[in-house]
Amino acid sequence: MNSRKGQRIAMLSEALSQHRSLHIRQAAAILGVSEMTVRRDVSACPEQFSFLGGHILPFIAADAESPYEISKAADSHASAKREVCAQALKYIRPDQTIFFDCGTTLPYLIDLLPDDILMTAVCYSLNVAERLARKPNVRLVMLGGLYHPASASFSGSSGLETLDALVIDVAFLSAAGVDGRRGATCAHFHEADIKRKAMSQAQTSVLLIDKSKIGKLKPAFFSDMQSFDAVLTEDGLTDLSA
Amino acid sequence: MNSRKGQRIAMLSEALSQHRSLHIRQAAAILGVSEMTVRRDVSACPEQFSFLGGHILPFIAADAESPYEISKAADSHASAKREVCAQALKYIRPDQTIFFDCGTTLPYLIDLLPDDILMTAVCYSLNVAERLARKPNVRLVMLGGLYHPASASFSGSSGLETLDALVIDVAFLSAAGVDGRRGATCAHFHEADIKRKAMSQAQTSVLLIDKSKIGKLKPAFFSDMQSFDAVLTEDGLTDLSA
DNA sequence: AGAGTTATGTTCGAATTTTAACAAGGCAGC
DNA sequence: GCTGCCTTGTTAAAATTCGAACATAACTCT
Repeated sequence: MNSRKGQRIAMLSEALSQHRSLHIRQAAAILGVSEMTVRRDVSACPEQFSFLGGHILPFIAADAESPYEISKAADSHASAKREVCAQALKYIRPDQTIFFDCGTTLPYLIDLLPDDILMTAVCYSLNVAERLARKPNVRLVMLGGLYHPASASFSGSSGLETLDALVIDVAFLSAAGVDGRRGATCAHFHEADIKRKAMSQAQTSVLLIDKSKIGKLKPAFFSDMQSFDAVLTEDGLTDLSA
Repeated sequence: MNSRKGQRIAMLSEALSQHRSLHIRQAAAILGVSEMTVRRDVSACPEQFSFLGGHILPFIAADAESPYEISKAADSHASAKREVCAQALKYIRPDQTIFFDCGTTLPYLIDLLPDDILMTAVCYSLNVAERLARKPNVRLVMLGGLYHPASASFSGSSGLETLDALVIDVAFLSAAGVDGRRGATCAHFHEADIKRKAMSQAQTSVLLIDKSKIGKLKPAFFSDMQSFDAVLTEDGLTDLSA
């Protein structure tokens, strides 16, 4: 593969992490090449992109966490995720500052919280924020930035700087892949930045995963397994430190 | 709406919760109607589905409406606000950076935008962000911070600093009170901070109000009337500079 | 430099999607 | 039953996308 071609595909990936779809015409304009070249680029990586009537869509892996797939993923792992979150409840005490990671797992935890729970919540995902905003006694701090539809989350230096000024009692993390040797990984690098910073600011870091994540590897590494104070799965406390 | 039509739309929702997309032909076969009818059904609920080259895509399932949304539904000035926003459309050109204020007016403007509009949107309100996030070609920048339920908005220095780094083409502002002599005011001081900074970064500042706001005064002042490049009400362009 | 290979652009026709217009069918109210 | 209104189906034309074929440009290797 050409290096130019590689660059273009990377640019496409980047653009598609910010948009749910991109028309070939726009892509051609952005990349400064002809539409035909865009077609060829996209066709060259069917595992990354798909065509739909002149629009380029990011390909969603079966287990990827994307707005499109949330309902399906929720169906298959919903009960597991609820069990995991039920265990997480005992790490929370009144009036603490809690960090909520993005993904499809954490919303279950929020739903399990008492409606009038008192806490300061920190998050960087739109759908997590919406849920937290409904709790009347939650003081919500949101890390803003550039929006990424794939995870409904935000990225940017302002969010990282906001974290610098926060003392977090408990950070609840999620991961798209967990491996005993290689550690915890996620799909996007901007998520990894936030996760790392949140863990460094937290007294206690708790990883919440369903077992389908074990043994998987995703591109963005964010922590080795030893750094978590607890790793919860639907089977309870788990030790994956190889 | 027909009851048959309602059933078909429900069946479409069901089918699309398990697949990322559905071709019109398949949908027609499943529903036992013609492709044209499927087209008409889908076009009838643009907030639930979208077309992409012969395929039907689901939108993210919208969760229950937040308290703030509910109050919006009971908004007595809805039609006036829609009219104001219809006029605001002509200030927008493709590929610009647009600032959206918080409040109950701006959501109408977003609903009036074409689904595939290309822009960079800047906002600091949860319900505005939620709406903007559904537009596939909008690059969304969110100013985070501490959440204020009264206006579903965020406050904090990180948002103001993010604005420092932005060049805004058009800023659409709202106000809770507008007075020819005293200028534009709003209910909360943190909103005023953001509004002022957004206006200072914007090439063009447009104030969107319904006439019920005229003559009212609220605690937080944010701009005199001369500083707006346009003031739109349901009666059109208005000059309130006393 | 020259030949061979690969990458990119252009063009064109086939296939597909979109849209509008009109016809047919169903249903409520009189 | 008839009328008027709404829904659905059919058709045809317009616009768009797809994919192949060929031409040109760029790059690699000797």
